Amino acid sequence: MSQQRHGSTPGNAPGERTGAVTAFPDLPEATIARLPEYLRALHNLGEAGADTVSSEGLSAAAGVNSAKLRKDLSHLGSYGTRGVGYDVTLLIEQIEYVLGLDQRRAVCLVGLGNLGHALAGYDGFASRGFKIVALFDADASKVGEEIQGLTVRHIEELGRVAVEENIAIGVIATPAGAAQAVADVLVDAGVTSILNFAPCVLSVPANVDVRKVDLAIELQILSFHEHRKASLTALPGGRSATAAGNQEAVGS
Amino acid sequence: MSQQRHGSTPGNAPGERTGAVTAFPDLPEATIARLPEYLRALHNLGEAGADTVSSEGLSAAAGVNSAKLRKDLSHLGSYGTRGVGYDVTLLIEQIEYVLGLDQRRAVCLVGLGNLGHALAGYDGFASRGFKIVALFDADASKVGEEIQGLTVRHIEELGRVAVEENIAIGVIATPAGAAQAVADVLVDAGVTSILNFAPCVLSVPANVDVRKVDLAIELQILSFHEHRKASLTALPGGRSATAAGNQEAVGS
DNA sequence: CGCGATTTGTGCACACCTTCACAAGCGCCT
DNA sequence: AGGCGCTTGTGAAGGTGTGCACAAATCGCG
Repeated sequence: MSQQRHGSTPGNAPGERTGAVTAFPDLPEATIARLPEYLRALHNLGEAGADTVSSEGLSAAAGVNSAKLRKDLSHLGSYGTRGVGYDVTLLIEQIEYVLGLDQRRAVCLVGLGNLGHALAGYDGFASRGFKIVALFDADASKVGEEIQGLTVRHIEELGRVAVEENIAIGVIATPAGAAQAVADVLVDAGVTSILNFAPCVLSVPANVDVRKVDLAIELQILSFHEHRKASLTALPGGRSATAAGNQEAVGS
Repeated sequence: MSQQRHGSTPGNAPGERTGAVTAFPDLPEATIARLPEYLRALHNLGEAGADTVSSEGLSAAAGVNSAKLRKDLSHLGSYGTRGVGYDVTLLIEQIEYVLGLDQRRAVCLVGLGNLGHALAGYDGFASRGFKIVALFDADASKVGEEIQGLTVRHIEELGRVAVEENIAIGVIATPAGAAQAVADVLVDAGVTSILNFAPCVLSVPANVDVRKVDLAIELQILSFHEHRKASLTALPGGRSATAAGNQEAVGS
């Protein structure tokens, strides 16, 4: 989280999720960030043959506190049965609906260095309803290259293609120096969500959401904890082999 | 964040940072997660020739509120001068010390698929004091391959090498199915920090820190906001082109 | 030497998030 | 039909994080 919060969705017609669209619960950011994790756990459970799952079971699979899980799910409007648990299939549907994963979203990827290549070939995207529909790079030697069935185009085409393909989400995997310019083009082309892997702060209009992932930052946070632990081992005993614990997941 | 918090460092001899080790402020997690961002901004400013910087200037470069920045920095013990600002070089040193970046940390990387390859070649690690010293994979066809001057070894060597090289941080970029087994080996070898790119929850002893990065989750969070925005555009006007805003950075 | 401009450091109030603990609800078994 | 055990949903309390607004401190200039 940085400059500003995600504009607390103002009161927005409650109503049932009868037809198809409209109606939107005002979910806390923290909850949203956990929904994908629940979804993954549910898919695993479903493939393992479970029909229903208790909050205890699901929370264990997702690595969270069970009370937190229940409160999260209660925000999307009770889909559990007391004494029984949650219907796995139903809950998957509900979460996918809330996350908007039922509609396949077009994604474009800009910057095809090491990381860009990896992202282009990443399975996790397609399996969650995302489809990378275009690749761009500024380097002429990369343009024309074929990756995962897509041809890399020159960045000058970005604006036009983004509009044509109705792209809503852009992924920036360029060097820091180029990121802001790319973001500007994306915004002009109507992209309203950006996933930024470049180590820099992007400046965008308020209606555009930016999420930043910086791999080096993650390591630095771990480094801090290493440092802290090292400065502690002098005093107490070493290895305090306790049970399972301390996961720290990424996301606001 | 998931199962458990990072064990609130208990009261731990304050004292000055005179000699070299010992003495550790009890920093809030949220602050720690922002320090690397400040550090990056400071390096940029330093290269641009700035000797000092105000909290206003630095906070803008890091994309945060200036009061938050001051409070964060005050936690590491006043290194600013009222009426002037912060000494860039001094502050860099101080943050690097707190994050433990002054001591080069050995990192190993397990799993050399698309993502693993990208990580092995990622510049951002070396430039922040991390050195990847070993690569491992279970696939015999990958063993022996040379990447960035390192030879990929078979995962069976992981335990031995991790101990020999005194590796403190392990990066897991394997498929989900293999991740837990790899984590177990890492833990046995004395690794106390793990960066997990596999989409699954790891179970580790309480003294081991795990940070998880899941690229698909980031996209799903963006998808939610797309969904929300789409369900809103029906009512108010479109493009509410406000100034710079809404960054959402990753990290607890 | 004193004054004003500037900027840090922080007390305080508020909002968000987490966790416990328990009442309410549901199904099953007798 | 009634009771019992199980599980959800939630009120309330405590903790963490955020941001305003201002006092305290420092520098430069007349």
